[in-house]
Amino acid sequence: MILKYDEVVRSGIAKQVAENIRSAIMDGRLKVDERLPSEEDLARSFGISRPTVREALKRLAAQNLIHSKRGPTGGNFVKRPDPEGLSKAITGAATLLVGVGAFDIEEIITARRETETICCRLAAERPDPAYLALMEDEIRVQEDKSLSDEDFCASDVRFHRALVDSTGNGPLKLMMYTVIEAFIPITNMIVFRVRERRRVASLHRDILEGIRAGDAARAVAALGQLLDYVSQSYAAALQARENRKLAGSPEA
Amino acid sequence: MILKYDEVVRSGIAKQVAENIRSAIMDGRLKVDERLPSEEDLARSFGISRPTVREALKRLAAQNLIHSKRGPTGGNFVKRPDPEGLSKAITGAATLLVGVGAFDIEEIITARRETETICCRLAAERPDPAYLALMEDEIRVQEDKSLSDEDFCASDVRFHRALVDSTGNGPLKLMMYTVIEAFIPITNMIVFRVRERRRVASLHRDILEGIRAGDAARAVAALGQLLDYVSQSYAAALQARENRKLAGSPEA
DNA sequence: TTTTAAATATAGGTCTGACAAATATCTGCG
DNA sequence: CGCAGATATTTGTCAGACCTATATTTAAAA
Repeated sequence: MILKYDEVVRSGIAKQVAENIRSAIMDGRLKVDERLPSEEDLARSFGISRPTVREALKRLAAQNLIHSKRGPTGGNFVKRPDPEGLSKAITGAATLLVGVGAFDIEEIITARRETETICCRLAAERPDPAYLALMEDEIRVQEDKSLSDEDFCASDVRFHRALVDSTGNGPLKLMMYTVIEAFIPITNMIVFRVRERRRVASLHRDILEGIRAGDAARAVAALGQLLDYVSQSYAAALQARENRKLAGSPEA
Repeated sequence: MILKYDEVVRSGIAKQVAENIRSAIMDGRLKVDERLPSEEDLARSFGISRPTVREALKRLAAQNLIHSKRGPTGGNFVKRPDPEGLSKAITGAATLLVGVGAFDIEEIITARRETETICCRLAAERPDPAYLALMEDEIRVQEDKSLSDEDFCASDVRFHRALVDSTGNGPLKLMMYTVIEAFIPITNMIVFRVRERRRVASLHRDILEGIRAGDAARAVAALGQLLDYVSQSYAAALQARENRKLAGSPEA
């Protein structure tokens, strides 16, 4: 008997059942791809109703821990953890955090500077033609003057994603998804109005060529310039807003 | 009417409702702390049953997007996103990934080296007495010879967490939780058998004193030595296993 | 004999309707 | 005026039923 019913207080049963199963997965009592007992069996063995069991299972499904399949060979199965799904989840949550103003923009820029510097260095150590080509493609996209602001930002994100991927370091990539999917868009959102695309694209090219040449210092320097420019743009945007405020209510 | 019923195909209704509400939260149509319609109202307006609505809501609750309260003033409320909850979620998922062997240990050590180096540098720029004291405490704990292996590892994690927190950079802290809660434990798990505690504690002290003195180079150097040591210990552990294998089946 | 099509059994997906439990608010009595 | 109890609202749980997808088995047809 893998799952046990541990004397539950009379509130949040579904939550507790979910936690019970979750811990079974986490400490390996339930292995990847293993099938859980059917919902009815679970209900019986926990002494609760099937809808309640289902609520618990849905919680786990929402956390990407299990997935379900119908039919005779169906059931609820322990899902193989995948970095892709995790990064999606992180992205969404981090985006919300950013959206609610949990972080200062300057703070975000600092984090970008430090972490992307790492990526440049690692990428330059062992340049991978495949990712170099990806970055090249995006730079070309960014040089297209007819591009919408939205598409330009999207290409910017893809460029930096390629940069991160080219490090070939799985754990680092996992961490960097937050930067790529949440922090880069927010910095773009704020500064893209005042930003000169040619400048950005040209700095992207400097980064690329630095990496291609195995010249980490050059890539890092270009990245530094890029983020300096972003930071200045942000300061300028703040200043402009301040000026509008002063001009808007001088006679008050 | 905030939530609309968008012509749904006949499968995965709960999932789609969850996605509908989720997007309403993500793009701000539902604000933080705002109350959702009662479950019955939701069921009516989506044209589905209440249990199905509840499954959807549970999915969202599992993602920390909403929380519920009973009673007349109760209901389901949009939850304020908190870094704490997010880091918990990341931690769990990353731990699973590590557990399933998704990452190479050397890769993890590299990621630790690069990212924790950042933390040392930022921490040394503006040393914060509060966090210095925390690190000092943990080093003292680690010098206690009667400590269990488990407690030593736990203290190790707390030391590195204090190091990260002392950078004062919110976005960076968010990213580093993965390292702290998932990567550090796994590296510890693998090498703690061959590891000399005195050596580790002493390197921790070097890091601390480097930061205290505002001497980033010294802290970074000590961190490097620490991770070199971890890496060597890992190699030694691998070698030992290899030897056992050879000794175990020589006549085969 | 092989292939195809229909029946069947299994397990998740959804619905209806009900009661339990928590809790803010209202009501009436001291 | 203050407090205890009734009340209403909303989530939490339950029971049992039916629908739907799908693998397997069985039977018919080529």
